[in-house]
Amino acid sequence: MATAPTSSSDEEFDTAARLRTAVTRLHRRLRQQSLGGLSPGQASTLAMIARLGAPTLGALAKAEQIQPPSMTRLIAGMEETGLVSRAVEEQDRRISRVSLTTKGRRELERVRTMKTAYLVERLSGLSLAEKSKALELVELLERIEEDQ
Amino acid sequence: MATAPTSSSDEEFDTAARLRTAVTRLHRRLRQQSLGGLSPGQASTLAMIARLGAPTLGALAKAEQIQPPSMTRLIAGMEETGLVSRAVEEQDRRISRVSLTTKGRRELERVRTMKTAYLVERLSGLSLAEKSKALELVELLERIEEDQ
DNA sequence: ATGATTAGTTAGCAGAACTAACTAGTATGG
DNA sequence: CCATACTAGTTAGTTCTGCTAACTAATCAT
Repeated sequence: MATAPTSSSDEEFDTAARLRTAVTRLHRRLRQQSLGGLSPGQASTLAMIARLGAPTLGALAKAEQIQPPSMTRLIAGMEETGLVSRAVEEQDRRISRVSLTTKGRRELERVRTMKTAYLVERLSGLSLAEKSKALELVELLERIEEDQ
Repeated sequence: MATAPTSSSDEEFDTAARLRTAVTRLHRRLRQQSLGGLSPGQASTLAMIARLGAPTLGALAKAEQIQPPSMTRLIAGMEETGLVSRAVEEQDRRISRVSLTTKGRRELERVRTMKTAYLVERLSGLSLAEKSKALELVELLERIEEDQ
């Protein structure tokens, strides 16, 4: 036979292919959900700043797993609409720290629910058994991505 | 107490938020994987055409869950590089059906493995117990998205 | 003080998705 | 049988996200 039936890796392949498709589609759908004027990137960044306090731009980029230039632009937009403010560090003036404005905090609160509304709705349609599986699913996805 | 401990929906919210982040990041990482000259959208469309035979552009858009204009452009690019060909339907000349060229079929074969290589690699890093669960979890993910 | 490193920015590219508005072809009701 | 409505697909323009390469400005280290 030309191709040995290495069933284990065949299954892995199949699972991988389906996972890929599923992730692509869910991502697309999530992008289309309304976040009340904030882009998905902005919403996610807002939450991350809240979590980190007053991170440097670089730290924020790393936390969000994007390159610094992408973060520069995101922050520029958010600064323009008054969601965040920047402060240059006294000790090292290359560094600028980002923090939420009052408006930013307000918007984060407002959007926090909307951001996950779609998924919460989908999840609540699941059975109890499935719900507990959902948590496992998320943990699996997180493990797949970690330590790159 | 100000906030009642509605543990069930709190958990749902938390799971939803994590799922959202995980999907966004995994999607980003998948996008960066090399597909040997094909964009992710092209690779995915190629596979869908193979599955459907000679679908109309609209049917293809629906199957891939994108809007017709997006499919028009995808197909335009693929036609230019000779991956697919279009044929106007005789009976109804508004309709054009898309099918794979020989080159398209060849590329699909070639890319099929690369497409999932990254995920296969990540999945093979899991324990046996985790692996057996992975398929179940992917099925759950698919269920979360279906019947919109 | 000069050279190397670090933080962030600017500029330019590309992909993926959308909506709105259009063309062209088909079907239909008066 | 023809004017109108509907359908399939295309064109045009926008938005968002992400990247790399090359730059400036600031700091550190020898």
